[in-house]
Amino acid sequence: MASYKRHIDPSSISDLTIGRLSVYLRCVDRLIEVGIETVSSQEMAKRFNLNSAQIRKDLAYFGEFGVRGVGYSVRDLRQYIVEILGLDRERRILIVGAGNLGTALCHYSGFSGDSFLVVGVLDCDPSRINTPTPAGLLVEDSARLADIVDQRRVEIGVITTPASAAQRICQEMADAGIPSILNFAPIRVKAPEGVRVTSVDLKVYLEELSFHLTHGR
Amino acid sequence: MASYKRHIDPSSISDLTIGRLSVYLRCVDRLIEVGIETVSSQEMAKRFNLNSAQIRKDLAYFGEFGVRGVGYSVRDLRQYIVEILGLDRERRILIVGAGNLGTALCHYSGFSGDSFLVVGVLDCDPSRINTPTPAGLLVEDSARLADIVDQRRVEIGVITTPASAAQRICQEMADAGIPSILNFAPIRVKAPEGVRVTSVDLKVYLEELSFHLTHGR
DNA sequence: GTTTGTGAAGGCTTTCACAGCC
DNA sequence: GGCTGTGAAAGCCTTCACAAAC
Repeated sequence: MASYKRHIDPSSISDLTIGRLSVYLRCVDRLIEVGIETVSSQEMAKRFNLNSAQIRKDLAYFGEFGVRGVGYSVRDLRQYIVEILGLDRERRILIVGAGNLGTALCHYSGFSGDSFLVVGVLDCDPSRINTPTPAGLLVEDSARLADIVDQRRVEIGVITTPASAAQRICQEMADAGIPSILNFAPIRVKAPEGVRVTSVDLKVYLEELSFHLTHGR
Repeated sequence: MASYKRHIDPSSISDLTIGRLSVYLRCVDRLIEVGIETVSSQEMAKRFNLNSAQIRKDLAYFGEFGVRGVGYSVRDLRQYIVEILGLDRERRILIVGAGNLGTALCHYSGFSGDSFLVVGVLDCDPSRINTPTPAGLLVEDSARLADIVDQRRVEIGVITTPASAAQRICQEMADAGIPSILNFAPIRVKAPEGVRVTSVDLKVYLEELSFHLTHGR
């Protein structure tokens, strides 16, 4: 198995492409489960409701992974995507905000699987500090944020606080040296230059569905 | 306050615009909190890290809400967006999959606020059925899905099962007459014609951050 | 025969920039 | 003076369609 193009300009690749690589990884995992060893872009598209040209184009940004007339080796493809996304090493996550969503994410398989590990859950509410989350991780005081980030080598900060605290926590995370933040608070936060923030507002999806329910289809 | 354009072709409006209306609603709520009564697109853009032309264009699809030389009335704008998104009535939600994420969403404020109400949480695991979720809703048997959808007039189905069950539950929801589905399972599901499915894979966001951590910025 | 990788075309979205209005 | 609403331009993304490879 050849290696993928290692010297990509990441800014030349759209986040839409990156997001789809994640989706392809899920698809490939499914194919491995059912024992398929080789797959064409067309078959993958049909099976998972995707577009075959898009699959080929997305993959081709990173190398020539397929064999013309044949398709892609499922196992190799998985390995390429894992390397491209940087999932071949562990990323340490710190969650701030020990409410429903925060504690759920601690144990959500996606957040504590092969490539990601939740190394702490913080809150500023004294009634929550030192209480265990369902899987036994103790909630710690968010005043210790900078310390913990440093000691536990946190690379990804997750904000699950109320909207009112989110901007402050974002700033504290940035100041502590966290380079990547995933924000679930329903507010647009600004981060300093060089810190990447992705916001996910779950209510947006409900409200989108509500729009379509209201206006017919 | 005049009414908004009521006879929009919803298919002419992009989901990106709809998603941003949700975001604008959050922003407007913040402005109301801090007592601001009138806002220009420019001020809103600066405050919340948005683009002023885009705000104007998004809103203009639905009517002329602003006053030239002045800006938008914050309170009126809120009401317009609420009506456009159909948030002036209650939408009843059924969650299937009583794991970490499913039980967290029951009590997540976004999912049980003014416009949305979780009316049931189902699972097929006997050890979970009849146990209470943190806020006291009893988990029910997913075999009763069709009944419950009908009796409780469910409009939105939320899938928080493992990937392996998601496609089956999606089909059962569609068969039971649910018109809108929000899928959190890490798998692409297909729904029958006429049923809208939005998929949210939380791991995609982590993997996107991992890509950027790996390839620098 | 089949399927990839890819330039070109088409379509969609954002941004610009200004006429029109306050 | 200021700001909205909006055509036009620019930019971005997806899809098409086919030469190259097997």
